[in-house]
Amino acid sequence: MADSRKDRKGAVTIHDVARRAGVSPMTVSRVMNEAPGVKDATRKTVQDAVEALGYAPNAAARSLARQGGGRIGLLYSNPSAGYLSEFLVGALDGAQKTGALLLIEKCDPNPESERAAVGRLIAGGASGVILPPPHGESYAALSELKDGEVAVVAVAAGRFRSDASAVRIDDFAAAAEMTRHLLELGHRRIGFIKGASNQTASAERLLGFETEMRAAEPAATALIEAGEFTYRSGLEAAERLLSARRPPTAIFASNDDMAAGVLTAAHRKGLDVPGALTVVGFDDTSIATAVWPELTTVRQPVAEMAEAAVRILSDDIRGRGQARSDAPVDRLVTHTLVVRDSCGPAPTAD
Amino acid sequence: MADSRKDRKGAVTIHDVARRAGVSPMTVSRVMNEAPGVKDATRKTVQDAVEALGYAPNAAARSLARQGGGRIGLLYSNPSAGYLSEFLVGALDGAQKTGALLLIEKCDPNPESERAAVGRLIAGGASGVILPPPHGESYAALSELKDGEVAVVAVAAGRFRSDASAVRIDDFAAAAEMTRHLLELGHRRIGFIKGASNQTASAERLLGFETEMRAAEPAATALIEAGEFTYRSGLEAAERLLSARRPPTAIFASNDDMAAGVLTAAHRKGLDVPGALTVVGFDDTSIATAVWPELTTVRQPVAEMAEAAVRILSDDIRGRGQARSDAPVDRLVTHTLVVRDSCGPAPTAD
DNA sequence: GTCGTTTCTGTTAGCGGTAACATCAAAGGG
DNA sequence: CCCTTTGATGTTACCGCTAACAGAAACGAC
Repeated sequence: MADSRKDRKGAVTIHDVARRAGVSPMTVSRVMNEAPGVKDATRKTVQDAVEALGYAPNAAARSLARQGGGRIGLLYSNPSAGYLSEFLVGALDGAQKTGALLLIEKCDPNPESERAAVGRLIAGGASGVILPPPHGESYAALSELKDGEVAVVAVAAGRFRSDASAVRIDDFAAAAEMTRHLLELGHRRIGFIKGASNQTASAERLLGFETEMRAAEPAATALIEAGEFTYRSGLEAAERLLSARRPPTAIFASNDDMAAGVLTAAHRKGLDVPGALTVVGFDDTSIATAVWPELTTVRQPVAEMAEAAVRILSDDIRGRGQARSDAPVDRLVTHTLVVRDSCGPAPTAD
Repeated sequence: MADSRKDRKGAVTIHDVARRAGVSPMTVSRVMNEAPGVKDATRKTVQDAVEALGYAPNAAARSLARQGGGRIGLLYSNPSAGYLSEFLVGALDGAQKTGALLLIEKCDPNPESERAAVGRLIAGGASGVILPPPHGESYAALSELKDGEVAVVAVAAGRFRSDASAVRIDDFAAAAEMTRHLLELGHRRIGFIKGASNQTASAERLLGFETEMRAAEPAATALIEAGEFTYRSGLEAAERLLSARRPPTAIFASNDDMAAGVLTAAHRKGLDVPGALTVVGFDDTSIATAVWPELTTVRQPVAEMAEAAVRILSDDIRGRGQARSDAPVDRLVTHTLVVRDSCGPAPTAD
């Protein structure tokens, strides 16, 4: 019973593991970092010891020993509600696992502010920076970062660019998939609300929608309105759409905030959702389940993406010196169509 | 010319500062930590050097040297959208400054899950845990934590309890203030939507509202409905309120999500906000500005509160051993009434 | 003037890891 | 059979900072 006694300080160190496994701390370190040159048998022994003791490397010590081996900056402004929290959770998780230190810095979505924030990040010693939307496509941020010789990962940017790594979903395919879903429900007049024009993801989503609509059989009609990714722009676009002579039976908004706006517009008009109007969003942010009825939407694994971004940078930073990692990574992660209560079959009354 | 040479690694260390100030690193450390026993003149010299070099302590090293100077756990479930991100940002900031390590752990808002999550936190070596709402009032979490001899800070719990420190605003006063604002706008029939009954903050807010209403001059009528802090419950409560024979001219929802629901209900009824109905919320989460019109609400400095929570724990953990800190802290932070577009004078038509 | 005291400042050691090099055994090569 | 070569591990030193203690002035008091 006096076995797994680790009492007070939850501090299981690498030495404890080493002792139990009968190896040196260095070997344990190697195993933890998946370094090559450890015999399989030894690796196994160590892993067992790690598990038995519930060892988790001390991020602070690791970061210290690795010589600033990873200070990763994270620029954020005010992406649609709930996005950031999930993003942070993922990033934090990744940071913990890779032993990187996260520096987070807020900025407004304008070049001036971005430049300043990037400056602070660099001053803080960041050797890599993560750019969640919409900064991943900001020239100001990108160029400033390039000057600083800092590795960059853009998250959820619609298209891949050669000067930064990317973690994203296939916006085109996702939008197409959603459109197909609507078509399968029988909708033939479908409204689409575009996203902000400064993000390539908007264009990709529109393209996915249009492509699928054109391929629809029997033919379907697309009604396209502009939007800005905000609740209000969604509401207004929906009002335009719904006051048309022949309004759509379904509206596909390029993000959840706008879809929430559509919901409000529908309610205002006394339209039942999903009875009289189907509404779908994109992103699966928390507003998707905060509103009623809950939104059918496309889920981006935000946390996972953030974690991936941290990993990419962490690896890149560590690998520095050898193969000057000139080749940016383009990691595509899988999205999911989440069907909730806001969509239904097209009303039969034609 | 070989002067301010700090080149490549943006790494200004405590030694650099020490050299420039002509003192030992230890003295610099003391200055940075506001430790007593440093001559004013010396302190000044050091501070100048710090400024000149742009020195910022290395969090990793600090945390390491302080001996696990703090592994702080953070339990989160799914508080209303946007709350968590702001909270995390604050907590992260605090962690950075105090050199604490943040362990975050997700759970569902039920005893089972809370207990498990707390367990993981303790296993991870947390010596203090932060409980954002609604966990700050969960018996399961609190008792589990107590058994583990872990310091606890409950954030935004409505009332202070003797077994945990607290960081919160004065919900009573804030609600009273908001009510006064509505009264001053001339409203005399005011609807109030209560928050979830498992949080004492709900009761405090109600109390603040009622107290002020009773004191109103000329007399005012309060119409109170139950709510659950969710969008949907707000929408439903508002529908009950607005379909009354004599509906209120203003509705005060206990949080922003519910206020957003009220907005939808109003739109659905064709009521202009704020022309025909004034709607106000509470918390100033991101949904407050995502909807339209933007909500008048009470701002809680969430980030600041999270940072304070980290600080309290960090101090407590460091101070361990000497004065066994048996006395929990009760830190009240100041809220602000944020007036936006969703409120206006009472309609004159009586 | 000598000896506490008090007040400031410097030294030493070590937090938990890891880079870089040293070591040592087994494997080939001539 | 000796000498590389290779692969698997152990050693040493140090990352940047801070406890804990040691030392050095400054100041009275006797």
